[in-house]
Amino acid sequence: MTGVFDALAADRSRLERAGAAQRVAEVLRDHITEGRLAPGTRLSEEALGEALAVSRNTLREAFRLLADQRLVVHELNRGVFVKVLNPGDVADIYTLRLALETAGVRALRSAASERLAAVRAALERAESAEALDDWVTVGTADLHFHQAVAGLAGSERIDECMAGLMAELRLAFAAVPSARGLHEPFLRRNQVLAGLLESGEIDDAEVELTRYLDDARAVIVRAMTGAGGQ
Amino acid sequence: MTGVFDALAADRSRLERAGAAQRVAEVLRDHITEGRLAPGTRLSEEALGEALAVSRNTLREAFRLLADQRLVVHELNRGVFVKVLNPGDVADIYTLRLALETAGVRALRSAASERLAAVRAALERAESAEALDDWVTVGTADLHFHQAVAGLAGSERIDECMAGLMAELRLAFAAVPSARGLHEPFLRRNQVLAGLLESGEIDDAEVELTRYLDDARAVIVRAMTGAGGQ
DNA sequence: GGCTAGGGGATTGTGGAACAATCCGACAAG
DNA sequence: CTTGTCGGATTGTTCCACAATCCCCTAGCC
Repeated sequence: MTGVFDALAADRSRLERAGAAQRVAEVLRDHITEGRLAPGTRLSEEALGEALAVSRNTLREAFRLLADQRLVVHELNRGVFVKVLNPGDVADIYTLRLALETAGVRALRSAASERLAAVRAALERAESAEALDDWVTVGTADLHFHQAVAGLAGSERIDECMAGLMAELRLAFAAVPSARGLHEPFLRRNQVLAGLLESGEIDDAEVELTRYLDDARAVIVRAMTGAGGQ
Repeated sequence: MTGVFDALAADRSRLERAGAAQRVAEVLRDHITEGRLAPGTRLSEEALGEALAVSRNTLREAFRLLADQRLVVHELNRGVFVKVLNPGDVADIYTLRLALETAGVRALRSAASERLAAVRAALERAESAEALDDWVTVGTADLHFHQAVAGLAGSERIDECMAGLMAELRLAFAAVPSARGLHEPFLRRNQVLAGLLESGEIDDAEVELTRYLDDARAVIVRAMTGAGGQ
């Protein structure tokens, strides 16, 4: 049944052209996660439709996609708004993050070797960005690092779930003034975590991961309530 | 800040009137999870729009909602189809289930008491349905039981994630001929698990849960490949 | 003065029709 | 048997119309 075309079949996803709704959703997602659309902004169907040159129907389909990624909230008869994260949301996100990343750590022994390589690769991207003082890129690499940790579980659904969580977290990052103060303290701890994983110390890695996420949550919540928190 | 209206606020979701798209999605979801729409069925926009008396616009919005719950798959220019679960999907679902339910067990000490009560309540619903030989209801209660276990974590996102997973699992259940053979062996193990939780034996509960899910996955995969496997 | 009630304007929710884009199956040609 | 091509059918997208709903503002009342 399976033949020499398996390598091609793996790239099948790249072949699927994106519909207009999907492309619109991607554009909006980028604008939101990069902070160009402030949380709370109302996304008017008419204004956006004109700006992006798509019809209201298509735009509404894009809104559905974004709503399921939790980047916007849809209020009946009022419209869609860029999601406003409150400290409770951040705590909730970190609860789920802990569950998913822990699952990755625990699956370490049965994980494919390239999965572990992805963890190291993300860490190195973060380090080289740090050398260039590019703290936004450090933040991106940090998210990729943790996605790779969860990815050790080798589950499509976990990967997708983490990707959504990370996009949502960017909303919180955008609200924090100093990207450096947010990421620098955790870079070294990423290195520690990667080391524990590569030497197979699962239990220690799990303990470190738990503390790590607890601390990170506290930092973000403090930054949110300190600055523009409601 | 919080006052005497908390109980009312909890019912807020029931108050939000549902748009037509949402109602259509619910109808379709019920038909799919109860097996009345066989996996692989193509959902024609024209035929369904006429049957449900809604426009194509509304129907397409409903399809987006279902696609994000993974109950249907949307293929560009080909339409939407009722999801066909393969054994790989089932394994993937159980990987994520293990992560979420484990998170619930581990949060047992800090869980609100009503969360643990929900676990017991679901178990009792399963037992009374068993006494009536109503194995479909037993299956529903079984899903609720495990949702309640994950719910111990007290995370909105985990709850929502589990709810989606359970709906997807029903697709697999629908493909298994004997509901009794599927659920009966696991009823007693649910009782064991609930006992461990109520007596606070977290580590033992986690071990039992891991074995439980591993066995359940194996049973379903065997049933799928044995009967109507692709 | 502050609160309630109601009206006007704007926006969303839904339906419907039209056309373009795409896919699939059938048939023909090599 | 494979490859090219055509035609029907379905989806993708746009545009328009109208009802439903919400928000703000004003008027009136206590």
